[in-house]
Amino acid sequence: MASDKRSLTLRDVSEVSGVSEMTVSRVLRNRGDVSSATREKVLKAAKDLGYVPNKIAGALASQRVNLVAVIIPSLSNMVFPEVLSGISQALEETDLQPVVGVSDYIPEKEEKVLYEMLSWRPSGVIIAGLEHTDAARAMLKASGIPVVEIMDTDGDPVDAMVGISHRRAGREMASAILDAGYRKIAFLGTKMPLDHRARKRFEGFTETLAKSGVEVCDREFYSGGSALAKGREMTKTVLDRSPEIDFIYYSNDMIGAGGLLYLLEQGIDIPGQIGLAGFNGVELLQGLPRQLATMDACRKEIGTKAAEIIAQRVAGDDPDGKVTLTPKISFGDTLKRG
Amino acid sequence: MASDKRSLTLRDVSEVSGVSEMTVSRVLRNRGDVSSATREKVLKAAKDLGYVPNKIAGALASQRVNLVAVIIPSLSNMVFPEVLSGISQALEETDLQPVVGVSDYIPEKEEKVLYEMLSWRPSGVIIAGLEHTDAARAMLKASGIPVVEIMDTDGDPVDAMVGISHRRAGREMASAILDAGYRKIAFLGTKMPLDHRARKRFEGFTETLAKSGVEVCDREFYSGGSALAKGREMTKTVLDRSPEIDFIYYSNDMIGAGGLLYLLEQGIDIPGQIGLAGFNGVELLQGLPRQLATMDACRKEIGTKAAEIIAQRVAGDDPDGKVTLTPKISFGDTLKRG
DNA sequence: CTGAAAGCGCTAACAA
DNA sequence: TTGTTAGCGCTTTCAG
Repeated sequence: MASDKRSLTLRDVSEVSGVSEMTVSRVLRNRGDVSSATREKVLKAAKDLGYVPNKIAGALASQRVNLVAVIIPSLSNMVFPEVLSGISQALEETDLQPVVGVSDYIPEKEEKVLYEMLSWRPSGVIIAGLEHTDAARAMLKASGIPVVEIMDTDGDPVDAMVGISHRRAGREMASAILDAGYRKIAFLGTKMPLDHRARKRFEGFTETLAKSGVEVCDREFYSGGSALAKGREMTKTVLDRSPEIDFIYYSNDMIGAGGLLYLLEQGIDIPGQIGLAGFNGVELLQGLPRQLATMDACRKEIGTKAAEIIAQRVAGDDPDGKVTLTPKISFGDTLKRG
Repeated sequence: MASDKRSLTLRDVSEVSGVSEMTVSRVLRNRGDVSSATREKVLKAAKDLGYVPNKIAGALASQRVNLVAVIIPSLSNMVFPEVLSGISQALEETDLQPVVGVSDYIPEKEEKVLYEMLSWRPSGVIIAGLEHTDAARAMLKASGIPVVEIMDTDGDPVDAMVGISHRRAGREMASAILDAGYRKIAFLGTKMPLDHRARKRFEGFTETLAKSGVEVCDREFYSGGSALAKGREMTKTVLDRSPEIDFIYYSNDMIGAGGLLYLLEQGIDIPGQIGLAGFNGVELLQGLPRQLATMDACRKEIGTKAAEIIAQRVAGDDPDGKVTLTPKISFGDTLKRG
């Protein structure tokens, strides 16, 4: 009854069942032909003992690891868990399993996490963004395994990429806003050096405004804290400072939702007096009093597609490695139609 | 330049640096004394080659894996990423690393995920809840590694546990509500067979109400979908059905927030006409127009404490294995003070 | 301070 | 259908 410190091995199962280790291994992996008589014996012995295979030994021997490294900036952003669920779902049809690492938007940490994960010799890597340290890129290239960079397609991938063009997303939102007649436009977002995708949206956004001779008339940035509360605060700050504003473009839906709640409380006419738009298309918006205009980031689909590419490559296929999805604006009821 | 399919080994580094594999291994792990001359040589060779150690081989040889398996029901619940961040933070001071598995609130899936993770021979397990399949319990017991069950302390752990008493949380909220004079009390929550902690809160809640001769006068359950939108819908449903209601206890803050937004739109006096309370103390609440009464689930602290217990046990210590945290009600402004 | 030998627990490849 | 033989790439142990 006293539990040995050492865990059970194939040998234990072999001895109890009176079958060779090799055959036990076959049974446990459903490989090769085994008579159902021995199969029963082995299965019973394994179950009785409570044997759990040692994948470390198995992986070393077979040179195969059914793990896919997934590296994302954050888990608290809502966006990434959804990408993950797309990945998990797609991988469930294979024998691959996702393993998640978090970089906290810090390039050096990303590099470190990547190094750790590669040292477990996964079958593939899915990593958020196209911007990485030189060392990280080098590791990805040298790894010899399929790599899919996700979320963003404005740039050159190490290998494959699946995402949307954030620059284009910014441009399209700018066009829609201009078409609706807004001209005094403010931008509220995250501190951008951290977030390349928000930066690209902003760049696309200002670029299109500039073509119509419009400039962002105020802006405000935050980092950390409750996004909803920050959206509220920043909206107040900006409106106090620049009362002429007739539109606010938020870099994500959460701060947009905070702003929306604030403006509704103030009794401001939306989208007449002030229009609003966010980004991501988060589910949360469905519970708000008004539907915030936004653009879907195609999170789940990105996850699914990326996982499929990895699975196909692992299986020896060579699928199209550059996939750009094209989300449409949803106008909700905070952005007039042009 | 053509990358070999095979990845680099210690042997490659050994050959390039002209130092034995053993010494290379020592340098790369900072183990034992190595002259700084050879250390330099080795480090340079490893870097030039872009060598990434093979942890699979290392783990097999050393019988040591610096991974801690963390099994939680969901990533989209907000609550769990926060627990995770507590775990990561605490483990950062050690050489242990968390690896996350998700059970989707399904016992059989939990069992499967546990099995997969145990087959990688982690140094410890942190798992949400005290309810598991018999097989899962057996595996945990047989694993011979430290196991911490988290979130809930109403029950018997396999090994260690860190959490709060949800029954008590339900009782305390019931007392506060009764003290404030509310009597027509409704309960809105998740379909409970899935969620033992919500169930326990509900049980504690009704138990305390019963002692004062009060019964829940209406209830409504949901599963899936946007919690905020569900909270809104369910609140409407319940109020249409039972207009006499003077208090609604929500099983989580997100649906509570949805209900709050709905009631505010309806121009209902809160907390005069109707009082509200949720559970979890999520950050999101800070951005709402009114502060929802709630109770902190101590998420981060639970994560930290659980990780510390694992770390100490791995280090050979024997820390206190049962930790019950005691959250306090925050009344916000949706619950009158008794 | 450095190296050589012997496995860790499993699976590929081959033999019976 | 089953068994045998060699490692997988690293670390432990012991010898120099």
